[in-house]
Amino acid sequence: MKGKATSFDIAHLAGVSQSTVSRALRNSPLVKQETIDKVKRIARELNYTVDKNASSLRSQQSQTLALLLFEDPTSDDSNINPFFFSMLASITQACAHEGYDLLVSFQQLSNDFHADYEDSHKADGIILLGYGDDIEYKPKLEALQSQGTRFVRWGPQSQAGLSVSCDNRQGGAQATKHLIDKGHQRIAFVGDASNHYPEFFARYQGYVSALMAHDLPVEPALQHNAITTEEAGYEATKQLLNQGDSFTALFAASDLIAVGALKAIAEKGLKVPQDIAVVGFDDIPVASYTSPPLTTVRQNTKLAGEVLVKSLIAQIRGEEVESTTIATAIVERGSSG
Amino acid sequence: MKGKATSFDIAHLAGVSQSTVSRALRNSPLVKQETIDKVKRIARELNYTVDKNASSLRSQQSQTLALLLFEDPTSDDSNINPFFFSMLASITQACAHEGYDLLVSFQQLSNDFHADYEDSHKADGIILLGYGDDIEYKPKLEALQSQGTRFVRWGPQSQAGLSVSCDNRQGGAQATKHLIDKGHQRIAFVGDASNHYPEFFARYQGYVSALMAHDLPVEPALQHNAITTEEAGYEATKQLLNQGDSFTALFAASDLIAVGALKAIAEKGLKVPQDIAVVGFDDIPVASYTSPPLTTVRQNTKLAGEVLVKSLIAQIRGEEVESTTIATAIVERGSSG
DNA sequence: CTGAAAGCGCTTACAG
DNA sequence: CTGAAAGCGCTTACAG
Repeated sequence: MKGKATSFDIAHLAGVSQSTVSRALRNSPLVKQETIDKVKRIARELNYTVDKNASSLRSQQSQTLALLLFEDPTSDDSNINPFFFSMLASITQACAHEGYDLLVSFQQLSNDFHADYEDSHKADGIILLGYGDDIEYKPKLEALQSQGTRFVRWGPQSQAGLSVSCDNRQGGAQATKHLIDKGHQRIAFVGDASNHYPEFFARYQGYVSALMAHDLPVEPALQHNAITTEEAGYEATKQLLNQGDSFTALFAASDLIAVGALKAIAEKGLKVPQDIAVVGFDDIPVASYTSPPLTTVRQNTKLAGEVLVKSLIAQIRGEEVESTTIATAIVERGSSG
Repeated sequence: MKGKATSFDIAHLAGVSQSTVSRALRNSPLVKQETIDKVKRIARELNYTVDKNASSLRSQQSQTLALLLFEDPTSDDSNINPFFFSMLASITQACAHEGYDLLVSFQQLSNDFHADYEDSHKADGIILLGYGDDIEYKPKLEALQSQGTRFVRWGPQSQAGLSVSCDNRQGGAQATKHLIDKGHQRIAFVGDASNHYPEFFARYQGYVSALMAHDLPVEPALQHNAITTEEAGYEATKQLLNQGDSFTALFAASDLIAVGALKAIAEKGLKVPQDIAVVGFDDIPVASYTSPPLTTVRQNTKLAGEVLVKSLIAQIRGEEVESTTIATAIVERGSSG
């Protein structure tokens, strides 16, 4: 046998037609068990595997999902938010579990990021992952949707299409309430609080709601914008510390921001948590290793990956699917006292 | 136009044959520039994209690589060595740069890990990434090779097939020499030093060679096995500290092991680097955040990813390819004084 | 339960 | 420079 065996080779050896081989390999109930067994045995002997290009072409489905991971602020590829790696891992696992292959690609929001995995029939659907400017994002999602592309997005339900996200507002409230329970009254918020980044804005809203629920004032001076990088967190915290408004706790909209905040606080000669308590968001691996270890709001990435994949597959199958919100949980470590 | 446009639709609108459309879209020099322009314009208007399944089936190549990431000790998916994420990122980038798509999958070495991305023509070649027991690994690689599967492996050249790795021996020697230069004479090694894990054994050999080059004795009691996890590093270091042999420095065969070692040392009430200096290997993100920050040997993951991808593509093209070894560099931080 | 036939949408000799 | 034709290896109506 030269080259790769085909279903015709098996048919020939099994003494049946090629159509029967195709059915048998897919466990069609139309085929006699005896025939199935014989066909499969021969297939194994020939080291046969179905040609996915042929079967995908014919059946018009690839059993493949594409994960597009985009990040706009950092164009440096090595600087991907570790939170996304954790999502990537759980998405990969979930795909394997559902019998789908996964295509992975990094994109920049500024480009035409949908590539064309779905148009080209290389994938049956697309998972969108990454924090980007919502305003810039919007037209692209709408274009995807109007083209009939099947996709699911990790993020708030503010936009077109199916989405899965954690309950950012709840998480923000949990973090803030945790600090209030520790006796703090003047709590700074470092992170974007605009409609450009709805997930961070929702965390801010949670922060505000917790303050208000405890009759504490919301002071605009204690909120500083920062995109979700260590550098931005460092700079914003430095400014906060230098502007003279006193505060005894800081809620960072992401762990990356929190790590930068820890650095700025240490440089200022202040102690965490004695002088300033810090809480982050995400529970990235590094959060356990900072000094002190970071109290943070955990996003359930394992569940998130599963829900993303299952929602997308349901959508591909034409089922009715709703967007999902996943609960968050606070993880208490040393940085909050 | 209902459904997805095909090359026939374009042919019709452009008033040329479908073959010409196919050539024009691929910038064939056989086609007049004017025709190319017209075809491409119409394709754009129709939102046309080539059906990858059809073109792969016909041309027998998928322009796709598969990355198989396997890890044996930790079956917990969330516990993937962060070093591999960094490799994954650079491989993903390198694929995009070379015009290949990337299929990602986690595997367990204990399973039949080659899946059959290549047999099924879903990928043109496979990248193998992960530390596994070399002895268990060997027959699988040989099987892959005898089937004619095109693959490249991240790891030492000890086995069948093409491989790319960092110079583990050099790295081990650099780490050890660094400690010796700091005045240390009794240096422990935590990590496997057997033929089961050749990369770690090579690091051990580098350690031994550096000691010998400085006329220092190699004491077997100062080497303890540990697989590359934080727990294993913690346990091995605890044993080392409790067995009574004194040492003033510790070289961990990986950063994960080093992180566990830091914990064991702290628990014993000893200070790093004053009482015991520590050096790791990999430069994972966490290494910058431990207390004190970890001195380590950096593997150039950016270059490694590029070389892996380029070597595999060259092999797919039928070119003659050699295995590659990449230089390491020491990154000095607080843990070594 | 099985077979003969059509066709998925391309690429690529072959012919001009 | 272009076209008509074959064929990649499957799945799936259609017919029996």
